[in-house]
Amino acid sequence: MRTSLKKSITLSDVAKTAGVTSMTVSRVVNQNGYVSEETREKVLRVVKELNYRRNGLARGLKRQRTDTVGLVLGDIANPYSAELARSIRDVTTERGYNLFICISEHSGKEDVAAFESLTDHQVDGIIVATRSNRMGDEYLHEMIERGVPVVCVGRDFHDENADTVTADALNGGFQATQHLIDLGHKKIAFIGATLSSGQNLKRFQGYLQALKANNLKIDERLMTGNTEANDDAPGYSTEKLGYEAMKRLLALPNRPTAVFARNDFTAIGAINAIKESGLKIPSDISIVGFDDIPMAMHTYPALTTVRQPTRRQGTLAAEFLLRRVESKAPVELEEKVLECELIVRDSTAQLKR
Amino acid sequence: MRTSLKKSITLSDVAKTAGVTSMTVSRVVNQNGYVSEETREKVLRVVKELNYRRNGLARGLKRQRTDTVGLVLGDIANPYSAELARSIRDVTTERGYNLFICISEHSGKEDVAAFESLTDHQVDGIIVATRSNRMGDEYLHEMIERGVPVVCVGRDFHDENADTVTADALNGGFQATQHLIDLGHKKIAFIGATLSSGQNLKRFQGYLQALKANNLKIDERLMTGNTEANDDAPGYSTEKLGYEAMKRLLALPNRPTAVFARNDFTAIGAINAIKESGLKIPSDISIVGFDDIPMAMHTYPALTTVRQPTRRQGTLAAEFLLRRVESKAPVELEEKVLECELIVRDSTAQLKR
DNA sequence: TAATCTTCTGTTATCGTTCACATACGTTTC
DNA sequence: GAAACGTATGTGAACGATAACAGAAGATTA
Repeated sequence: MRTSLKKSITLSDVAKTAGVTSMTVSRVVNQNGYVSEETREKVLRVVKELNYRRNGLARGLKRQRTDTVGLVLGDIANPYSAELARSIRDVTTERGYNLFICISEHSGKEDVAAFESLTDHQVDGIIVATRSNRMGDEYLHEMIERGVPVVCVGRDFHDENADTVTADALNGGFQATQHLIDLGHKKIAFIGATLSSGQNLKRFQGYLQALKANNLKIDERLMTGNTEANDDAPGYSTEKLGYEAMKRLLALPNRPTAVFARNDFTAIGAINAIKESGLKIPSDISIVGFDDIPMAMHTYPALTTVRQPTRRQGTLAAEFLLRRVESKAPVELEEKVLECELIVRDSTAQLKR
Repeated sequence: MRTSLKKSITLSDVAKTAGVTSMTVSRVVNQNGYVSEETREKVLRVVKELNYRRNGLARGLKRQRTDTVGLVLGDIANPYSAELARSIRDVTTERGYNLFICISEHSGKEDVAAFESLTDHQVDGIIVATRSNRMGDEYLHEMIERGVPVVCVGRDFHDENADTVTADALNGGFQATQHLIDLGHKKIAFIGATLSSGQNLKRFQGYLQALKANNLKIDERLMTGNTEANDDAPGYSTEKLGYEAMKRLLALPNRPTAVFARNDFTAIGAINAIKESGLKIPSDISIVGFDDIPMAMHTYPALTTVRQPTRRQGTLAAEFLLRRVESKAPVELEEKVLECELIVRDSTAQLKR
């Protein structure tokens, strides 16, 4: 038996059955305005009996708000995305908003599709955590121009009416490299350099700056770049990249004594390559990752890495967004950059001399 | 300068400016009905000029459908969820539907909240991929009763009006264990037994059945259970569980020669414990995982595991859902069980004698 | 030539809810 | 005892879009 084609119960269905007007039922359901205890009970009984559910479309249309915000994620498989989504949801839930997530993993076209489907549904605001790209960014500016509250997270973007929250990846990269330098390392490789802009580039720049600040030689052979794997590849897929890059680095006549990998997945791949070669971590080679994914503390040896304050990024972004959503007046621009933290575990050690 | 409080442009704003009625504009925007080329161009010009966007709420309200489906995910950090979401999205996108994702990671209460926010917004149907639980299931039945098309994926649930798609985890567990038995192993441990029902239990049951079918002794000391970590913990967190369980198994006077882990994360944890103990994989100990997460092929040694056809589950679920959404007539129940596939890599080998 | 069809546009009502206002009665206050 | 207030309900319009129908002009057919 199929029930799907039942017409749905409306406020006035309930009203009719309860012998009141729909306005009264509305008041009961939304718990505002005056309703006598007697009427309230009667209405609630009928609501239950008919299994009434309010129609959010009609409600949203009339109220001109939906109490819903959207989140657009690139790379849903990344633990970073997962934690970001969770932390955002915690805030939105607490403040009485629903959170709808859309994925856009490949192209600006998908970004636009996600933005459109969310604005179509009149979400009250949107948090954007995709990789930045021309087409998506253009549409973002348009949306903002149209008045949609927008906050960007962990992503390059600038608009005088959109807040941003990012981690200081440059300084994070600097810290990681400085840590290796402090341990006496001089031949420090970088795995996963990328030509495109964005957060990954910043990590690499931090590495370069640290080398320069310490007057170390910058050796291009020690920097493995982004060749076949494109930059949009999901995080975990870079493990293979790390494995292969490390193989190449180990084959160098003058192999590095330390490695800084663009992210933990890459680092894990590198660790596997090192183990396979018979070298020991950290006594023969030190390695540092980036992101502090949950697995980082469980690798063997436990991975030294740079933690970006993901949860804080999420909660801040959500708060910035809701501030815009709820404000009647113009809102001042927020562009928050959060500090990264070096987490020293067992994969790095003093250089043997 | 803040633009958010601009009132938004409606159909009739466009109509007024273009000197036609809103009906004509609607026809242009939706590309249906007759409109002269001249009028169409004029309207499109005004649409662009005013930056008009249609209001999906009003549209959905009138049309009684939103061309949107919802997906409720438990454990967003799990690669399985990511791939499921992607495959579902591929289908919905191609068929002209938007996909909104909600997360419900902890409780039945969160399930219900997710269901409510989706039905509130009048999605045309919902795909459910959370862990089953009493409260959530009850509400699901209610929703289905109310006529909301529902499909469940990878999850225990039965309702004569909701399709289900699952992988045959029992047979998967059986295959994994049989593989180890075929390699000559007799002392086969299981890591991550769980008392609660669900897919994880099935894997364990498959293990037990394979032992029985081969007349092997069932040794409870070789089955590490679900003690501190609760069953709702996200997938990756079980790596620690695997590490600790393996430590315990290695300390047994008569240690196992093979291990079947409830999932790949657990297996990776176990691998780390084994390596740490100085034993070699697979020559000293064979290990099999479950899920074939992307990282499984990158571990060292590459992990033998059981692959569930995640992508197929997603596309089937989406197709089943849209079939229900688009059908005017009653729909026959589908309860699809897909076969798992054993992926033999390098972490399993013939028992040394 | 009349009847029919095709093309184009407009009119009206409606989707389900809530806002703003109106009404009515009882209670307080000075 | 009249003005003011609190409580309880109802009325009508509106949110922005579209389905259904209607009308008018030109093209085609019988």
